[in-house]
Amino acid sequence: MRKLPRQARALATTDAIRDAAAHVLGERGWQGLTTNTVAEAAGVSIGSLYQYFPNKLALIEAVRRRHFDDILLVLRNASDKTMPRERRIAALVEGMIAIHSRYPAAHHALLNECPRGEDSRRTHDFFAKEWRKSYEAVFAANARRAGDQSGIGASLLAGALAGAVHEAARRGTLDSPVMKQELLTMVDAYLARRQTVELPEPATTQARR
Amino acid sequence: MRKLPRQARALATTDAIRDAAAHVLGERGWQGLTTNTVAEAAGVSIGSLYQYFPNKLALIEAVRRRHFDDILLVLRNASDKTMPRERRIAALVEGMIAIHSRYPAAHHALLNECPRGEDSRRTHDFFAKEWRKSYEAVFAANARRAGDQSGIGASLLAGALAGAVHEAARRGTLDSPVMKQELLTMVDAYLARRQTVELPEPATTQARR
Amino acid sequence: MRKLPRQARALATTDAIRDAAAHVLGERGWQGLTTNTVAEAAGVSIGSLYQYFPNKLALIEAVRRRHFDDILLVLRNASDKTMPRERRIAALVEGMIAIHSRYPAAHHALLNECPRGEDSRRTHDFFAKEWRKSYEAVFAANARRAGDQSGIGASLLAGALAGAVHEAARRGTLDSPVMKQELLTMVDAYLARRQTVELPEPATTQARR
Amino acid sequence: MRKLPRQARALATTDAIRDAAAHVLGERGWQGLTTNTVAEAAGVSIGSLYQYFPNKLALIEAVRRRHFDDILLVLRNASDKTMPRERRIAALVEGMIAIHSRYPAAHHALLNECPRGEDSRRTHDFFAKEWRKSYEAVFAANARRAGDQSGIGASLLAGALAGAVHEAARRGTLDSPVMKQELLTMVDAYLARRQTVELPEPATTQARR
DNA sequence: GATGAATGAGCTTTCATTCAT
DNA sequence: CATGAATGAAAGCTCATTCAT
Repeated sequence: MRKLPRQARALATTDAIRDAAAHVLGERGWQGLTTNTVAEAAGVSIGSLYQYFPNKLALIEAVRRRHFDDILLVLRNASDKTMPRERRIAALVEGMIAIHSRYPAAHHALLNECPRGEDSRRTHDFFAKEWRKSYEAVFAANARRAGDQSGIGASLLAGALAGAVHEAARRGTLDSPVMKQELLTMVDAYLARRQTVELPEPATTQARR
Repeated sequence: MRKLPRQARALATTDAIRDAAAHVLGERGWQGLTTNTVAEAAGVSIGSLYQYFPNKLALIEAVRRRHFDDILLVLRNASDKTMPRERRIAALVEGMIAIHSRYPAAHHALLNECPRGEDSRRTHDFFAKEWRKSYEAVFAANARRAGDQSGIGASLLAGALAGAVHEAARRGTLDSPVMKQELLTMVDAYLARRQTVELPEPATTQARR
Repeated sequence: MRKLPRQARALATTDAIRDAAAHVLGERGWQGLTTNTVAEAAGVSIGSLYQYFPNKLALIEAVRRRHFDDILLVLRNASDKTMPRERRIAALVEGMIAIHSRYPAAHHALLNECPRGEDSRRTHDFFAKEWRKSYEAVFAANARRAGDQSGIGASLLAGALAGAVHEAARRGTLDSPVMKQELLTMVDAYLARRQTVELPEPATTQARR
Repeated sequence: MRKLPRQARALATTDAIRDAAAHVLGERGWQGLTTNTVAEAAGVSIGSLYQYFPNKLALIEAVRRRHFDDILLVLRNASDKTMPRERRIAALVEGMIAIHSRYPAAHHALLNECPRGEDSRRTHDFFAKEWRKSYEAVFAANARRAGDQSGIGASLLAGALAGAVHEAARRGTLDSPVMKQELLTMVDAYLARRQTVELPEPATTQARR
């Protein structure tokens, strides 16, 4: 951030800008997010926007941080050993559903469309590390089989859960109770497996060419 | 396609352009895919590109069609009842890994970043329908529990598998044998579950605000 | 107009752009009028041009409006019954000469070369109606023969006067006193005729083929 | 022309190309006339077109020559002293109407839109001279007043007639008998005037600004 | 602090023209 | 002679960013 807001008025301005950015991102995607659009949606001039955000990437960086915090909170709950296992898994699934219900498109755009600029790397890397650690904690707390040294189990869980939730958000079935049940089933089934599947003899299936 | 290639040399050109588009899409994403970049990567002039592809969208449309064909082929194998169940599941997982090993990031960008133009709707809608049907067939052929009238099980399977594979491609762990094992585990575990999980009493977990 | 100028400096910019457009149109015709040329001639950047004019057509639309206003003013004078007939006819001829002396070729290009965009239709249609009405008023006020229900007399007067003036502008003889005399003669002679000419028996003259 | 057609087949090709150019010019204007469009309309490849016409301008040059011939023929008739005066004037008006009835838009585009390239100057200049001489002959043969040393009378006649005819073509009233009558009236009235009009004392009419 | 006018690199796309086949 | 694939300069237009007011 180029300049720290010192007055309450300025703080309100930066909040308005960040909220407007999240809104525009959700409505129009990264393609349709232009600095002028955001400034207009926030009700400030483009000049004011640039007084607090040095460039376009810094804008979504602020949005990203908010989303990151939300996700980490959910993951923390999902590895909280003071709760029974089912409650933890439910917290994971329900938390993800809740987060993606708010600005479904914005969240999706944030993770999939928006480029990650050089100068915003640190923040992102920090979160990525936290995210990974949290997912590993979730895996460790809930899986019924041996450790996951490579982190592959955690990453699979993260990818599968995110993928299923995003797909559901796309189809508009995210708030269906059946979907919630199936998500719970999938997460629980994967984590509950004591042994991994035996790989059948190499099948000669392959993609074209 | 604006003009059909009639000479061998023109066919080579269109192929080179489509491959270059897939490559650039994978390397730089939709943002970084410019028509000039693609032309340069294909080793042809921008004019040649526009002789066969009416616009930027048509470019990725061609890439999309290729990926779609690949995926449908895999899904067809995965619901082929002449093979034993393990072989089918292995075909699904291995096929997906193979497809995403080629231009890992390209496939992800294709589905998540690229806008879908008016005129490319038909192709995409056709595929979306086929895709859904195929996944439903896969679910029906391999799940050990009752039917999936709403299609939610199939969509969850599709989303979870794609999400996990994409995440692995991002982390570069897609060709790890452990990853393949875990994918098999996840898919098999989800499909093998006879009953769905009981939802614990409403937990009061929620995202901020 | 895409954006209304709010500061004095912006108003000067839009004026400069419109004048430059008229100038370039006169010098190079519609073919040679490029947005960059106009911006350069106006001494502003291409971006500034597009801040006030949404596209190339809007540019000449602004020029057109100015010319239209000028012409309507002249026509109004030419049907002002408080002046004697000679004065009215002189007003018509002198007014047309004055208008076409400013950007001689621009006016011609405006009416003959420039395409008329969808969104500029309304303005043009409005003017076309006014123009027709005004010419009919001029004809009614100055012709020495019966009414012109079909409007053909008025349209002939309009076409002939414009044609002669444009041709003179092209040859550079528009400011010659003889030209003014001849224009007065032509207009007066046509309007003064009490009866129309008898058509001789069908001559068998024809163009080739 | 780059290469002279030596075989009958090649002559047919050049004719087809020129006719196609005239047709496209009439249908789509100079803007819409592209070399590929013309080649396609003529049913030949773009390569063949360029074998006979060195560039785009040479294409319309050929069309222009045809139109020029038509016009000169009409003007020649209009100054043919073996016919009575009314017949000559009728020949002028009827001939002009006939020419402009054929490809009205093409003719208009030819004279007003198409740029005159450096290398096509000679042909055009030759015609312009002939055209002027012919109009002067028409004026001399039909005007009832003293000579027109400056050529201004002839040029006014040319401009006024062309302007009125073009305006009529635009309005679609070119084939109306009333229009023919009015054209005859206008031409005859102008040429019949023995003395020019007296200019009233300078009126203070002026265009805006 | 706030404004919005001004900037210009860079994008997508067209089309006159060349040349290998 | 005929073909059409290939070329690339140049056009219209966008939008992140700066800076005078």
